[in-house]
Amino acid sequence: MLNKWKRLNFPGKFPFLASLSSLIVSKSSVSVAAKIEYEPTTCKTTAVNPNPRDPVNEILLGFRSLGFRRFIGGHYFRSIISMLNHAQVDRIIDYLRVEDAESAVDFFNLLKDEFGFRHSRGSRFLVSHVLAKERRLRELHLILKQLLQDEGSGSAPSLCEFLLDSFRDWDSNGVVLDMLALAYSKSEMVYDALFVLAMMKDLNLQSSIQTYNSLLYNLRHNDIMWDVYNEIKVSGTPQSEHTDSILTNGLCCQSRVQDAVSFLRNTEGKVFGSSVVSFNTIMSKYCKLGLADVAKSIFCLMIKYGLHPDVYSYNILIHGLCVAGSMEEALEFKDDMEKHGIGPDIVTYNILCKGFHLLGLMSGAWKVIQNMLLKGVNPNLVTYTILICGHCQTGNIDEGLKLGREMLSRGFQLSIISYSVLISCLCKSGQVDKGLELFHEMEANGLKADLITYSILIHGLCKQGEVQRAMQLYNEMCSKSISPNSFAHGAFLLGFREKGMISDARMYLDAVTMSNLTQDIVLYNIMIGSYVKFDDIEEAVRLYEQIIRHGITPTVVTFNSLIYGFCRTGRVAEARRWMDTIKSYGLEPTAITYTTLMNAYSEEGNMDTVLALLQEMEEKVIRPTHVTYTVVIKGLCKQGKLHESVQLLEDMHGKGITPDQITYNTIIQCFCKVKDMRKAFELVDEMSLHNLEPTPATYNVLLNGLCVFGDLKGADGLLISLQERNIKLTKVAYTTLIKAHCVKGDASRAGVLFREMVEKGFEISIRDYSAVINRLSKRGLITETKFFLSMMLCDGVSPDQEIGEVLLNAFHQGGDTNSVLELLGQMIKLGLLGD
DNA sequence: TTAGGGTTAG
Repeated sequence: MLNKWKRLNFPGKFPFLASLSSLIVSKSSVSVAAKIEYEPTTCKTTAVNPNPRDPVNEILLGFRSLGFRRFIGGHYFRSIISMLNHAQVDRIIDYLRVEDAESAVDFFNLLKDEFGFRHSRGSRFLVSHVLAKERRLRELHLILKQLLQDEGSGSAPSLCEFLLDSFRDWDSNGVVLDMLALAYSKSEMVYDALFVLAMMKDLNLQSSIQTYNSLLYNLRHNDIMWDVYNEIKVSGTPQSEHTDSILTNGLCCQSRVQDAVSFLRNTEGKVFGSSVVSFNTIMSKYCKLGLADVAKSIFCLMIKYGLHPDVYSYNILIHGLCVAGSMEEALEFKDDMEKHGIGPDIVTYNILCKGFHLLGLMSGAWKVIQNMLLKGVNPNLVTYTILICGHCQTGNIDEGLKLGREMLSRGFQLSIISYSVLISCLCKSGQVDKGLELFHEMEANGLKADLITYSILIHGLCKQGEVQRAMQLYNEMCSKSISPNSFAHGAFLLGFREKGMISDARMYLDAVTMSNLTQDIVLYNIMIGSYVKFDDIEEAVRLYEQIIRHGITPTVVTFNSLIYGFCRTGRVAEARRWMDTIKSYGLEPTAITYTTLMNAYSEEGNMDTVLALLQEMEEKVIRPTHVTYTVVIKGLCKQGKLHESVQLLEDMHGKGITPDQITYNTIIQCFCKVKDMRKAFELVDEMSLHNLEPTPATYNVLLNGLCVFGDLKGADGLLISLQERNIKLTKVAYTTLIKAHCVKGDASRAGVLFREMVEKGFEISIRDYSAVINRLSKRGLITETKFFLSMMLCDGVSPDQEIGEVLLNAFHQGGDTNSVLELLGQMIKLGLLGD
């Protein structure tokens, strides 16, 4: 069977060496050393060594007179060594091989390691035979591995030919050829390996099961795996304990899990059949397919076969359950393993930790850590990385970075993954430049950025619209031979979208897809989302129709975007119909689909439908997210149904769905509107109890509430206290209070706050001045209006037509003719009275 | 044979 590979895979001429004679390797076991005599060397002599004698003879004489070790340690040897050519080295090694095999190997290594000498095939095989004879297989493998690195793929015919010509009857041929096949296999040159095996078969030489196993493994994605397996059986090579698990793994790789199970059933009773590893492999595959239940039944089957699940079995299953969100069951299995005397290890704890993190339940993750510490298991790099992820996910970047520093202080060398998590956090919070700093720190620490690290940064830059800088990074990545995938392309699409360059985005998409680089649906989804964002629902639908025509399968995200588009443009009924289209593709609407629709209905004031959809989600076991609840709460708030809103907030906590700051801000705003400031502040306290820091928006809502309620003193007091506590505020906090003071006519307090706002470094536009000037002038406060006007001019802001007209009107009404004339002059100068 | 990092939609 294997013979077919000789013919099929090496068509045409083999790259045989033109002349083997240039490599002086004895073809028989008669030693070259026997022929050594004094003769003039063919090697060109140099000025350094005017002695025309053959260096081979010099060296051999040296060995004889001083002994090998003493001679190679001397200066004379080192001066003569650089003159040797391949043929001469071959002769020396062959001589040593006969006299003292150990010296032959030492000499070979000395030349290679200390002098960087690249040995000939002949030398390498000579030493290989020495090592094979002594069963020094590890060293033998190393030599062959290096040989194959030099020779490359497709070299098997030539190397076999050479071996047979030069070493035909040597004792260790079988071992050397077998190791050659193994080296080919491990270097992923499987067809060369198959060629060597075929050659061995011709010569009646038996391959080892290790070589067969390695080949089986490397052919796991391919049906040829079965040819090799049959060959093992036909040749009568005894299988090892790994053989069946490698085959099982192969079947799993080929997505033939059912066949893998049947295969295992058939091997039951065999010496090495049905190993725990094989079962684990199958469980792992089922878990990866999202079928944790099936994995569980395999687990039971394993026990039925009398096998004892090991720590891997449990970890694989617990992982599958965690990913499926079944934390309770996962924890039960953890208890079960303890009961069976298998201690959960660091991997088990990390899996559980990640499981809680996936559900956004970091408190659960912390409990796992406590439990782990109690059991005397210390967190490792992976544990820390999961925790950093957790912090970052809840927006707690500083805590995440603190943990990163803690890792360093505990002597952990941050891995590329840990760095990537931190960089990702920084990018997500808009601190891309800090992310880049960390990236450089990482590289300075000797870690090489990979595709994901680059993708995170490219994405971060694009999201900020910095397409140019992203492109530089992209080029840097490509120059390091890291091939981008569609992720990077997606980032550029987002970058264009961010800058509103929709047609550029489309050109980019067309370029990427038409050059057949990728047909990734995610890219189309981003493009559809971009059209939707700019309210071009028609173009979004056209693109959708195009991908359908091209046979690309949409995802639920495709539909969610379209539904969002219809909702945004007020076409809620059509949006609803698209939900049925989702089902026609065998897809299921997600919480986002529902939330999008619910938000639209809520905006229409149709809370009945909103609540009906919430009910439908429950029936279909589609878990609402905190956003879903926030949408419902917002709708209820708008209708003044405060009690229901508070009730829903409590329901969320009960269901383990953590409200976020927006949820609280929504409901707090609602209480502010009905002037229930006491309840509003109570809710702020409640946020803190749930470890939610109020956001700048929370304070804006509260300040606005106090202002509207007429408690301007209270609002001022709150602002001062926030400033004293160095709490981050936005411009809105200031404009809210400035507005309130203007309305009340307290222009001086408004002025003070305005100065503070400017000094805080917020970007101030002409609209901020005009908001104040409008209000003051409306109240006829001419002096105060003029004060703000001069402030504006001092700040280097020129009036525009709109503000000019407001001022003219105010001065005119106040009978301030001088000011009217002065302003008119100014406006003419500025060209604001052109029309 | 098990654990940690990147995309789209509300």
